[in-house]
Amino acid sequence: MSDTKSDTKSDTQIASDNWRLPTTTHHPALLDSNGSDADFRRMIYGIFTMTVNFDRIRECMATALGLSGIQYHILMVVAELSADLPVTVTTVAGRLHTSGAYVTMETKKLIRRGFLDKQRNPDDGRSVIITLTDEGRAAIDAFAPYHQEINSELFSDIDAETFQQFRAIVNHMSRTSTRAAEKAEILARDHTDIGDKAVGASWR
Amino acid sequence: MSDTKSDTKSDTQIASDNWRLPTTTHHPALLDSNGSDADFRRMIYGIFTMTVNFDRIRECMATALGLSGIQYHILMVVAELSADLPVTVTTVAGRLHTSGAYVTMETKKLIRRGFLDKQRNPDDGRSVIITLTDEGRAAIDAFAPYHQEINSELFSDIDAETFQQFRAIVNHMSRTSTRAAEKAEILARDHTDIGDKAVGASWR
DNA sequence: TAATTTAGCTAATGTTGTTATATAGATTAG
DNA sequence: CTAATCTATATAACAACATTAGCTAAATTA
Repeated sequence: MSDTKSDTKSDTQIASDNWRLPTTTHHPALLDSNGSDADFRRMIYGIFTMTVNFDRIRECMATALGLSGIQYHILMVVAELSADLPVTVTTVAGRLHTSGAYVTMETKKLIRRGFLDKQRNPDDGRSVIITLTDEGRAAIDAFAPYHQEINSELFSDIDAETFQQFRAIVNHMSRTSTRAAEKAEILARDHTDIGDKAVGASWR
Repeated sequence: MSDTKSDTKSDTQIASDNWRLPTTTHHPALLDSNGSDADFRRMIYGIFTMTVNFDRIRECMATALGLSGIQYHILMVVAELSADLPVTVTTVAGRLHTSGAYVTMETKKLIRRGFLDKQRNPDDGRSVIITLTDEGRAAIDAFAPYHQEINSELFSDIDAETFQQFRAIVNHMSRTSTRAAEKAEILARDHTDIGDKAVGASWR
């Protein structure tokens, strides 16, 4: 099997063995000893893997409570913030980077489920304050041990120093990534269809 | 405005001022000086912000090439891997954590678009090798400067040491998060509707 | 008090991704 | 060798997710 593969390989890879993926960064600190960005790209893929797994985990925690991922997320946002400030539909939508309309719909399901409650905001009749019910609190309390167990699995063999490093970098990157995303959105508006232009310029 | 708010606050927050969100970890290295997990939870939210921004950025890069986010991701996976191994539908699906059927559909669009090509695998008639076309390579080349610019925005003020720290942690966490997700999936199957059970036990 | 803005709700719609089913080639048991 | 099983891909039906458009009501501004 391995012989035939190496035989045919040179036949199937037509006229492309000379092409290399362009380097995604020129920043010296990010390149490995060969001057390649392979390590950097592996890291980007590592981040992707992490995000996929974090999503899977959130989905599972939600399932355990009989909720969807977003419903669970909304529940936790309300639980985390409502001690400090009045949590409105807009608050939750901002925190989840989603539309208010969607929060309205999913919140309604959580209310029907008995986990959340809404009351008109006495300070502003337009907005609505979302609160946890006793039942919602009970659900979170009941789930806490599992939540802790999963976090242990994630972070058990991380020491205090590594945690502080990671915290610092995440803190930094959550800011730079917001800037980068804004820049990217401008770029996307200005230079739509770079691919087409390139084709027009070099291949026609 | 501030007076009325503080006046009504005690009225609207019924019977819940004593309840606290349960701690999400007991691991001492993750707790701050007060013994609270506030820093830890902030970090979790920071990771969420990062993932949202990475998604936004990927979406923008895709838009610039006239593609959807997943199409762009498929294009890059093929570009990155096809030098080293024959890239099949299954390869891409595994890498993207999505179904083969979906990869088939989106790949078809990229083929119609002229960026990719498929040829039967001479070593296995069931599978298909996905390759970049010259047009696909040209699009990636044309986009490279923008890609570098965005990465600079993300990582410009990160030095080599910080990068190595981050790389090590991401590497570690992509493995632990895979384990944690698997554990969570078992947990979700075994303990569905913890919320309901808790309610049944303590509130009925 | 008229015009504008903001918050939230509802409905329509679009997007995204999965599951079920089918087909062809590969593998394995007997 | 052949039947049964398994793997890779493709198609289509469908479900889940999430957004936009348009509406009402309340607040803010002129």
